[in-house]
Amino acid sequence: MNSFAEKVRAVVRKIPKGKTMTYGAVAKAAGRTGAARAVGTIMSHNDDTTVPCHRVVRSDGKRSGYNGLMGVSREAILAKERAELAA
DNA sequence: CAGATGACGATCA
DNA sequence: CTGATCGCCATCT
Repeated sequence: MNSFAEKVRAVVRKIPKGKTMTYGAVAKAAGRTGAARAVGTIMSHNDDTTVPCHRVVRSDGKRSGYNGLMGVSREAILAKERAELAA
């Protein structure tokens, strides 16, 4: 729990359900503003499956991973969580 | 240490 | 608005 990656994972794990964070925001929360790229690289390795990478999106809100990775589209997951909140 | 890589971000054409 | 390029940062070889 020393590497930047560990911090990033912790932050992403704290993302509230139905919400989404940009890589820049996660990097900032991790203590390294502007390190969106580094965050993406770390996420790509995805060492922790407990980290909801699908809640992490770009500034554009496109691409993020988990895109059909486990048979479910990222949008489907977010939509499901949002519906859960609305319910 | 230096070079290469990558789920990004912003700016330029 | 879309596509392409440069820049930023962390990790790996």
